[in-house]
Amino acid sequence: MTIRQGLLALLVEGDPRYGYQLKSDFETRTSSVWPLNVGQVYTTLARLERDGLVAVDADGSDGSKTYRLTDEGRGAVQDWFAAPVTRDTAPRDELAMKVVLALSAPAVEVAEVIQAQRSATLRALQDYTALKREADPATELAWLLVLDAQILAAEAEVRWLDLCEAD
Amino acid sequence: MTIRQGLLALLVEGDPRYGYQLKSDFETRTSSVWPLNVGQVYTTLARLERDGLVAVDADGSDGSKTYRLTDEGRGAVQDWFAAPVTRDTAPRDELAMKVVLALSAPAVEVAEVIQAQRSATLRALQDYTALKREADPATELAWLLVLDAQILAAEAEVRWLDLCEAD
DNA sequence: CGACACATGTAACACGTTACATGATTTG
DNA sequence: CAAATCATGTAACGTGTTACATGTGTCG
Repeated sequence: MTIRQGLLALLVEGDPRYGYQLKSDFETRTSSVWPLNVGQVYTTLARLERDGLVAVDADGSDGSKTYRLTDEGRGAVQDWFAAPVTRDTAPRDELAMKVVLALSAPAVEVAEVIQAQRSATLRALQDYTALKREADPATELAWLLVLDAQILAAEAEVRWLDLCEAD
Repeated sequence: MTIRQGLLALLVEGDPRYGYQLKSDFETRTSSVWPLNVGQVYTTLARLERDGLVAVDADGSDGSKTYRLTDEGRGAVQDWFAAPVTRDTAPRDELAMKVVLALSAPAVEVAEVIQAQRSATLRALQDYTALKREADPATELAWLLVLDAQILAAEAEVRWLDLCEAD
């Protein structure tokens, strides 16, 4: 996912917003999993405007502006949501590449790489489960889902590491 | 994982190689999961040289060159292999972000997003398992591991989608 | 000869990221 | 008044990616 798509997804809700508001919204929605430098919002918005996906309304005498989706932008959001995330789209699996490269690198102990990774992943797993216990199911649905995604991914990772070690 | 790190990992094997060879090796090792434009190899190698991690030896009268690791480069590889992949390092979970954003976007049917994703993931899962059946366990260990990683990740994804739908 | 693999590169552009600069408004 | 928050941006740099240009060697 790009910042681009994230901002478009926020803007599809309708009401035009300031760049600054988009920044806070972004972090709220993604449960602060994706910290964002405000500057990035503005550069990204500028690129979106350049590409005709958002339009800007000069708002006040103070130089504040509001951004809204164009029709084309609306289409882009729909397209993005309609298209599933595929392995082609997604970045390559960093861990898999790493282990596979370690396999053929003589100066590297694969077993150590795997062990270090397992420790780190298990620790992360504990952190996530702790966070999940503390979370409020009523108000923080999104946050819980994000946590679940991380947990399931981490579990799959551990299982894969086991497989690797078996060879 | 970056191309940078991939190339360094290849070079740690010892023998200096041409940029062109590194390209083929890279694809071989990663089981062609990561297709690479040759040009990228050269730009990346130039950056690595700039940073003092690789050194170049002019090789022939024809302009061919070989690249080898410097001591600093060797250190960088060791560091990379020693450091586990963390959620901070890794790119954000695209699917999770997407679904979470869809949850609060009125113009978007979350159920449809989830369903489209599940279909795509299940299809990918079938493809991977088919590939796994066809693979030769004796000669293609790396390829099998890559496949397993994809399979486990895909399974985790489906499980997560189930969780999402339950809410 | 023509196609293909080998071999090296550049130019242009995209996005992500950090650091920096600037000012208005609100609030303790 | 001072500090925090709101608000907008630019500059500089890093990597990834595609397309293009160029030339040698080999094999059918």
